[in-house]
Amino acid sequence: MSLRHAVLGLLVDKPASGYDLMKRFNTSLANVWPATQSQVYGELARLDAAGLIDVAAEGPRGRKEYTITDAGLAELRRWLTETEPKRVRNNDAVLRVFFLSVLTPEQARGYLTGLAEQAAATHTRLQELKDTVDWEEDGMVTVNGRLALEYGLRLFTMYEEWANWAAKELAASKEPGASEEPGASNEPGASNE
Amino acid sequence: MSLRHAVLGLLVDKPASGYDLMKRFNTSLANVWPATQSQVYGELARLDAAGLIDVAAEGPRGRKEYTITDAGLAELRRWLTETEPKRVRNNDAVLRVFFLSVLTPEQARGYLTGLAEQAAATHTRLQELKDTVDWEEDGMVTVNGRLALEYGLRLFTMYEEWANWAAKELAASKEPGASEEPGASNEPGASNE
DNA sequence: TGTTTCATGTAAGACGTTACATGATTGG
DNA sequence: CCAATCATGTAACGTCTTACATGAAACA
Repeated sequence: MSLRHAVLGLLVDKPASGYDLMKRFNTSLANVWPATQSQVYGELARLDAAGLIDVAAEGPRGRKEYTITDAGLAELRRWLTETEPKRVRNNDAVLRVFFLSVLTPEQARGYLTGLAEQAAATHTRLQELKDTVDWEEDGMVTVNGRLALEYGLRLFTMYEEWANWAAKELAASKEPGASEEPGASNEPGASNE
Repeated sequence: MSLRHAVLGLLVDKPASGYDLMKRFNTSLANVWPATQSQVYGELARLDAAGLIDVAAEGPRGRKEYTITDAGLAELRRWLTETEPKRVRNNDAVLRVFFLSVLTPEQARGYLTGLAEQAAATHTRLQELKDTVDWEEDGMVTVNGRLALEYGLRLFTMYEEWANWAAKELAASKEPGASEEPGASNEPGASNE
């Protein structure tokens, strides 16, 4: 139930309408917890019913501005301190690696170098985001978002390096007479441990 | 629809029953695409109806052994070459980082060092797995699983380093007079670009 | 004979995605 | 006055989780 707590967390910063929250989900949180409009409005209704948020003001066009209640803040703290984050498991891109043998060697290598390119592109996008954002701005999301962004930068650096390494591994294992020692060239173990 | 293709992929190696597949989902694929029993049996029924797999043999206790059909193999290849892997987005652990300001500094740092410990533990588990598995064994999953496992090792190495870095950042930003330059100590930018 | 392992399935509910539906207000 | 933006909601569909239900075969 992370969406629930993402909404609560965004409301700590300042009151907001569903429409406002959508913008935040599409910018700051887009890379860690995207949400659709119907999800957000549904969750707001449920949080309101549960007493974790309140309608603080109503504006034009039926706009409802929500604030977090004391109970909501307590629930957010409970989530942060007493529940374990769910491990990220499902990874479509890495799943596919298991089955690359059904492709030709060229196709398989192409898949991995494609992943590397994508990772590089995403890294560039995040770097640009980092250079664009005004980090002096107020708001807890901005402050801690810096830490999250750094995670993204490191993740995609790693991702690109791994995909290129794996592509080389595939090439190496296809070469005649090179099948005994699959990976003496670019093993990262030495530097990691 | 990755589950569908994960099942197809596992059946390329050798024919298997739902029960056999469950074991593979709980071992080799557990870290990239876990599946529950009801998911697997449901998917097998659907794949059979779609003509992508066949019941090749029936055994004791109602055991049904499935093989992949030509159409199934074609579909697997189509998935690998013509569809884009879905980007991993939702990350509960990193989402929480955005909201750490609602905790005390000690709690926030505790959260991050906790993440680091977990990452280290997972890295150890994967390393043990790597040392345990017989990589000479047959089967495409075993061969390419090596590449996937390497991804895991690199991921959790990065994860641990990042969490420890973030914990230090938090501590640094809380120190009096150190608020102008948030992160001059351990920035990885220099080594990454 | 009793426990473990093998083996398959169904059902309810939570969650997420996509699409549809509606309309007020603002600004040019 | 027309287009863009603001603003909220519902419905259908698919997937995943959890729990339940059943029973045959192997083995000790």
